[in-house]
Amino acid sequence: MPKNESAARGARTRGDRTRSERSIDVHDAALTLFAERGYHGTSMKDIAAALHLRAPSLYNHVSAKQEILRDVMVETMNDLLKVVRSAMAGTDDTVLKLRRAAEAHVRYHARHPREVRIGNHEIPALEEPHRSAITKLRREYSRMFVALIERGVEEGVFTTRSPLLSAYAILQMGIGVSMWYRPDGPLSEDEIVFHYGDTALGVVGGVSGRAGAPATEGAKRPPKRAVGSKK
Amino acid sequence: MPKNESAARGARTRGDRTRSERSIDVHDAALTLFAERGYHGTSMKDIAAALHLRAPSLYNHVSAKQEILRDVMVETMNDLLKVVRSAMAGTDDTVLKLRRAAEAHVRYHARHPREVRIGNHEIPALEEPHRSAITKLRREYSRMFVALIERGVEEGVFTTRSPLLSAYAILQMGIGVSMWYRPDGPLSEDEIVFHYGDTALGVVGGVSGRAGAPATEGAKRPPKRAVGSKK
DNA sequence: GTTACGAACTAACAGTCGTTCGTATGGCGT
DNA sequence: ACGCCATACGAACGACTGTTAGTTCGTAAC
Repeated sequence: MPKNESAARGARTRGDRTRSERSIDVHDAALTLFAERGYHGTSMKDIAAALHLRAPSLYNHVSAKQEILRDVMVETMNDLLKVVRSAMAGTDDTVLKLRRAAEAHVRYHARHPREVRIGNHEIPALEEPHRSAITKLRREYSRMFVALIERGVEEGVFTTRSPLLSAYAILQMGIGVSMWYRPDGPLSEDEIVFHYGDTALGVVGGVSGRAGAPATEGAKRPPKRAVGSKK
Repeated sequence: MPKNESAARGARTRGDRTRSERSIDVHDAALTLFAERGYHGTSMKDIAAALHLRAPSLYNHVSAKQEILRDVMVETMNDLLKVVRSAMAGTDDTVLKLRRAAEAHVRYHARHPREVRIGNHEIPALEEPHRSAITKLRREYSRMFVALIERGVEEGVFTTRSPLLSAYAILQMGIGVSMWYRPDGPLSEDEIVFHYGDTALGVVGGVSGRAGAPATEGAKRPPKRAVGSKK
């Protein structure tokens, strides 16, 4: 799961909030398979096989297949919300806020492709009441972008005639990254993040060309050349 | 299926290329269910129930579940390619070509949401060798946009430093439409198409603001007000 | 009125699904 | 050396999967 890359290893003292070490492995294997084949296209036998186990053994670590999906989707959505919110919190300038939000959004999709693919594709596979909870979180997330763009329009720094359409375009841009980005591909994570940070401002029709300094997170600005290799 | 909205009803003279009337119903019911719940999340019993039938009766009209998926995906991708190609063919101006291609792309996704949702989500559910064929068609499709943007950069009418990233952003924009657009929603198809036609030019960094006349297809240009209702 | 046929049905197939149960095993604390 | 306990296992569960076979029904053609 996205959170707790450093911690989350030891400490099983409280058996509820934290997951056991082996349970993390199960979730991780499921994450890969759900992302590749979909929830209904993956069997408990498949997940077990990835860990060199038999299906019944999984039930020593998780209580149900549906629980794995719920954990992944809820935690991912909360994590994404937190990350983008904190990226925006660093400044009061609306243009810069949008740039940083878009960058954080894109970076998250590049770093957690499995989680967001499941989040975007497996909503119908998630049973109630959790599906409604997820849908609400997703509306909250997109609403955050829409509101920010509306503010920019009122301030006169954005010129888009539909903040809603602009927000959706920016969000989709990031989702796309999770579908094709590979760390060993021709484009680096930073190149994509920077380019799409620029593009986001182009989508809302920023003043003239581009504006707003890049975020502090990530590497330094690349030199002003063409990005990535041609083939 | 997307093609033959006028024809395709009668004419069963050749039993191969054309589908029987009832077979079209089965494909249509499956189209809705596959789009809503996914291929593996839909059973033949579900499809039959939508037609007030029992599962075995479906085999009077289709030969297998997998065949339905194959038909949908192959025909949709070919149709999309054809539509966008012909939209681009009307002009030699690169800027206008991109605007028309983007508009056609978006319009298709607004008009055929079920087909393209399946096309984008169910690739892993499609068995070989058809999956490879689809993947090839999809590469051809995106390659078309990339090449067009590269040409614009060479001509100096686009300023993007990565035609690949710009193309993906534009394509994703359209895919997004298929996920949220509803004909009875606050935004009309034409409003979305026009706005995203503009946005596409913003993504590639067109000369200053916006350029290129809108496509001839669809309704007249709307007056220059804010688009859609606020809530 | 008989034949022919498309299309629907029930019954049944072999296989897989997620999950439960009872048991075996192996390492660790005492 | 003992027992504990987490963990893995095989067997089995009822439900469901896609699909086939055999049969019945209603209608149209002759």
